[in-house]
Amino acid sequence: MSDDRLSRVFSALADPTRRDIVARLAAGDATVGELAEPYDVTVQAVSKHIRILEDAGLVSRSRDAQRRPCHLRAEVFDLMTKWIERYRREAEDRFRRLDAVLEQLDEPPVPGTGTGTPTEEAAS
Amino acid sequence: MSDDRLSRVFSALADPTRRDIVARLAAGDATVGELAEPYDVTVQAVSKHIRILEDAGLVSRSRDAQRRPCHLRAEVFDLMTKWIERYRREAEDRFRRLDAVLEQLDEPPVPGTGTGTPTEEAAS
DNA sequence: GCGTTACACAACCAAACGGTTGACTACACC
DNA sequence: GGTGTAGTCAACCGTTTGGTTGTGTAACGC
Repeated sequence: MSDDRLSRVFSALADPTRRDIVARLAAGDATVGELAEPYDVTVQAVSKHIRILEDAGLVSRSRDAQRRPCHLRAEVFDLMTKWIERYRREAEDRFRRLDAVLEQLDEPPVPGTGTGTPTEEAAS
Repeated sequence: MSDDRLSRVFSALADPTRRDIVARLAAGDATVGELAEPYDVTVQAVSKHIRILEDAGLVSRSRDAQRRPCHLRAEVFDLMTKWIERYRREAEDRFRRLDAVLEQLDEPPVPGTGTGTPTEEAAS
């Protein structure tokens, strides 16, 4: 894993336990102990997971006596959504263009329309 | 990493080289050799990366003689977008509700309105 | 002050990851 | 059939990951 922001975010969400933690934090803030309760791993392991989410910028922790309430920072999702949408759109546009070309190829060239676009050129 | 679909997709995109490959495939199909060319790693390493993208359902490979052209399957992005949007929306809704509560707290209780919501109750 | 609670830090371990080299398969071209 | 090209498979290696246990520490309740 590289240490750039996007890599950290994707990598953080690649683990189902961490995705579950994010899902639960979306419903409301929670302490480390509360978050650890449903899983049959140690609190330390969950603490590590939270640290990774924190490093990725997905979670922030505050202080309340000896408790460390965790809070979801949903803004970071934008980073992913932007990346995903960019390439999805690009790929879909390309797909549409390809479709158009295939349609062009399907239609026999109409003589005398003066488009100057013979089939061979479209296929190149 | 678990082997469920979403984990595989996030995990596949956690690597910058693989994200780059996806970005390039968004611009058009390419062979393994073409994809490997810009990086200073072996073709085998890139072949492995493509395999991981394929396992995640992000890429499909066809056959053209001894070449194996790679094609981006942008549909899988939906899986991620849905997951992300769901919890983003949940978190934002919660944030809005919290905002409303804080506004309630800011406003001094108007006597005689009959709302029956003293400040202490809202703070509990 | 003393025990308890809620966590973090450090060291360790097995498994997975990203990379390598070397050998192999599949096809095209002469 | 022999050679070159495109790519995969297999074994290996160092590093990272997700987990453990054990210890340390800050704050509360008595």
